[in-house]
This record gives sequence, structure tokens and C-alpha cells, in this order.
Amino acid sequence: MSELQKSMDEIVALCKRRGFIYPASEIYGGINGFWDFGPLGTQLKNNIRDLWWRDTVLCPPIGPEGEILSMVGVDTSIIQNPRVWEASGHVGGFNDPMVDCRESKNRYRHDHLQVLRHRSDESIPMFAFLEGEPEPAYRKIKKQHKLSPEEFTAVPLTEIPLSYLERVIGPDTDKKGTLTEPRQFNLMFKTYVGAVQDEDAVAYLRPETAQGIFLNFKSVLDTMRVKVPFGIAQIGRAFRNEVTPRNYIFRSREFEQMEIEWFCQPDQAKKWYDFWCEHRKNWWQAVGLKGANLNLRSHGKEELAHYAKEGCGTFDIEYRFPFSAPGFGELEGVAHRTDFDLRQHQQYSRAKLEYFDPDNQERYFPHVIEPSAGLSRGVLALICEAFTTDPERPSKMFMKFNPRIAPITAGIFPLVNKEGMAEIAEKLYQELRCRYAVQFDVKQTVGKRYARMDEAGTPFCFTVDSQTLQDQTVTVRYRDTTQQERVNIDKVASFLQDHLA
RNA sequence: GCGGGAGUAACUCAGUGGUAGAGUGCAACCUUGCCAAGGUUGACGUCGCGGGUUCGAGCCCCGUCUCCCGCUCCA
Repeated sequence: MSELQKSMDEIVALCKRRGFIYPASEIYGGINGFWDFGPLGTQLKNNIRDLWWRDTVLCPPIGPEGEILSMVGVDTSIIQNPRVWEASGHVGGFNDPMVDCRESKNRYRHDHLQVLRHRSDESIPMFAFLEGEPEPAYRKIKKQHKLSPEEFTAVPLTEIPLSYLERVIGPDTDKKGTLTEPRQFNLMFKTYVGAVQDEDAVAYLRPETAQGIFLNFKSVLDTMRVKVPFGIAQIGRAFRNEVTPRNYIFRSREFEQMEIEWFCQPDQAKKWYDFWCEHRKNWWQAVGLKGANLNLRSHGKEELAHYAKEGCGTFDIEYRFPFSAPGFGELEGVAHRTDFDLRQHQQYSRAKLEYFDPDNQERYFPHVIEPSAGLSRGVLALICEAFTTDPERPSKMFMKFNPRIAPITAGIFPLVNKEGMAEIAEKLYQELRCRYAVQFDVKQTVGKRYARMDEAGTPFCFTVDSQTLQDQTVTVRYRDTTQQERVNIDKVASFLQDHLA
């Protein structure tokens, strides 16, 4: 087992032990690709989410010309009219039935395969081949079965009854019966709207939050007095039937996204693309992803999504997770989606989605720059980044969260449960509890309480001791150094305010 | 989907056919005078789940679920 894997195992164990992340439906044996956030994980995630919302919607960034950006937020439905996903390209393009070959391990689109079938003798195997490439099948007929291709006729595999599959020889094998039945490789979760499970009622759980924004583009324009360039932001869950959920919560089937669709003039797209790439990278650094573990990568042409092909491309902000090292895993993608989505939705819905520019008296489809961040992945990256081993301290490991995202901001303790120290500490706790995420603890020895707080990633602990009784000061103990200094008990609130800025 | 490995307490793990274990953590009390101190006590397990073999299964066999690793996949 590698050192990296070992540290990942330690992170997973700590997350379970301290209530960050639990396996979903664990008492039933779990369910592949789903995870639950425990009390500390939920708070951590909410803190990251709230910072993003604050820095994006409530206090949007300053643009390249020093202007305050125009940004509004929405929260759209997870289930939309199924035609949305036809327009977006999620239905139709990527949900073709596939056939696997158990022998060659190759996978084929069902409708891309044809078979050569003997004209009269049903006992002779059928030879599958890829559309337009019949030669390998002809060779097998001639060399291995000593028959003439003339005796065979080509038929699409889709017209062959499934019960005949055991007589079909796959394109890349000599054995028969190695092809599986065609299976849907649908990325989207399918469901039914209404009490009756009727094919007319099919709907899908959204595979990305972006479409909800495009669907509301017109409503936002009509009601919010915004002008291009402006952005619409959204945080929400999305669902994908990933082929292989893997790497803890990194690739799970239910996850949360934090997305901006930034609408701008087509000839300004490059400028905004560069701006958002830079801004989003800086944001991740500000919440705690520092140093060499953060990487920026531009997509090659061949890996661009269908909506990005004509634009400036896609830029990934990546993090070096323990399981991906020395490589990186995607944390956020900044894509130039061009005007693909608005055009598609105008075509499919027949709603007029062009923007009328009152200044220039012209009508056009804005281009879209999309910074799309994974909230769940951000949580994981920040957990991995925070995880720190230290054989010198009792807990051996601690979580070095930025104070602004730490699930518990401070612990408040009496040094010992004597001489009224607990009462003073509890009074301090009462004063702070509605403004800060503080915890009060009198149990056991102070060393154990510090160790517990280290593992939870609590950056500060305030301890009432006998000196407090003399001069109204308490000790503040810093998680990262374990050093202590004294502050006046009246200054604890302002201390926290200063350290959360 | 394929191949390999694993699943025993909250965590880490021991236990190779004969009474279910350890350390840590957790909880309570005593003791405390700043880093999981010490002492006493306590709770926590249908050994992943289901079948089978056996007088007897945590251990052997079959199935299944989940996790890990490698392929595959990932618009």
C-alpha cells in the first residue's frame, strides 16, 4: 500500500470517527456512489457554500475595469420538462444502448453493429461486424468456416432477436455468444412524474445545474433589471449515473455544484473567460487551497464538450488529491459555452431568448462563460488539504482548516472543573454561541479536549484558569502551533471577529 | 462491466473448526493546575448479508452486497 493511499485511508477513518462523512445507508450495507455528511461535514460544506454565495451573489467581485459585477442568484427545480434534456444534448446523443463483448472486453453501440446471417441454414453462427468494416467477418467465414460470403446477408444487430445473441460471434473474437444484451448507458437518473408509472410521465433528475439557469434567463431579464454582462448563480444538487463511482466522495452519483452562468457580448467572451479563470483560482486559494496542490489546465481540443468546441475552450482548476497524486482531479471547470444553450432552448421551446441591447439597439444571443465548481469536491479537497500529521501532538493528526470554514470556530473550556471556572467559561459560551460556532466542554482533562478539537479542525480554544479569577484574562490556544497567549475575556468576541476576517 | 484483494466494537486491527478479543476512542466517577496524565467503572458486536457443509462456522463452500486496487468508462 502506497503512502498516499495510506494517508487517504487515514482521512477516511478520521472523517468517519469525527462525524464529517458517513457511508450512505450504512446500516443496510451502504449504496455504491452515495455518501452522507455528518454534523461536522455538513457544517463544513455549509460554510464553503455560504462563502461562495457571499463572494459571488451578495458581494460580487470587481471586474477587469474596476466595475462591480452584476450578479443574481436562483434556485431551480431538479426535475424539469424532459424536453430540456433533448435541447441540452443529454438525451439522444449519449444514451444509446451499448453491447459489451465478454471475450474481447470491447464495447459497441448496439446500432453500429451488423451481422452476417446465413441465408438458409439457421445452425450456422452469425458474424457481427462494425458498420462499414465487414472484412474481418468475411475472413472468419472463409478461413474458419470454409463458407462463401455469398451465402450470407447483412442485417442490423438491432433486428436480431435477443435470444439469437448466443449464436452471434463478436467483431473482435472467434467465440460465439460473448456479446451481452444491449444495455442503456444512461447518464441521467430516470423517474416518473405523478403517481402512475407511465412512459408519458418520464422525467429526469438534472445531471447539471446549468440548464436551470438557461431556462430562467428570460424571466430574470424581464424581472431583475439586469443588463449584459451579468451573471446568474446557483448552488444545488445534480445526479449522474457514473459508470464507476470511485475515490471516496470525489466521483459520487449525487453531488452538489456551485455554478455561475456569465452572460456577455460575444466579442467580450475571451476577456471574461480570462477574468473568471483567474478569479476562481484565487477564490479557492482564499478558502484554503494553497501551494502546489492547485493546478490550472487548459483542455485539449479533442476533449472539449459539444458546447465548448467553437469557443475559447475549457479551463480546469484541479487539485492534487492523495488518490490522484501525482496527478490531479477536477475541482472546477471554467467553460466558454458560447451561445449554444440559449440557441438550443430557443429552437426547442420556441421562446424568444435573444437579448435586446438597449444601448446599441441590437439583438443577439449572449455568450456564456461558465465557472462550474464542485461543492462536494471542494469539501473533499479542503479536507485533504487540511489533514496534517504531527507525531508530536497527542492526536497525531489534526485538521488545519481555514478559520472561516472550520465547522467549529472555537472551543471554550474551564481548565479544571473547580472554583467556578466552569461557570465563567459557560457564561462566555452563552455570550458567543449565537454569533460564532463555539463549543463548551468541561469533561475530562483539558489535554483530551484540545486533542478532540484538533481532529475537528477547531482553530482556537479559550480556557478559563485560576488567573482568570484574578485578572479576567483567558488563554487562547492556537491549533496550528499549540502555542498559547492571554486575552481579556471581554476581547474574545473581537478576537474571533479579527481572525475570521 | 472484467480481474485481484478485503469486510470482526465508533476507529485501527488480532483471532486458521470448539465460550467474541486487544489498543485507542466514547461515557460516568475520583483525582486535576495546560496538551488524548493516572485510577475505578461502564456501554458498544446477530464477526457485511443470505444459504450450505459440520455435533459445532468469525474461520470451510456457494451466492449476494459494499469497499479498495488495476483495467474499462467518465458528453
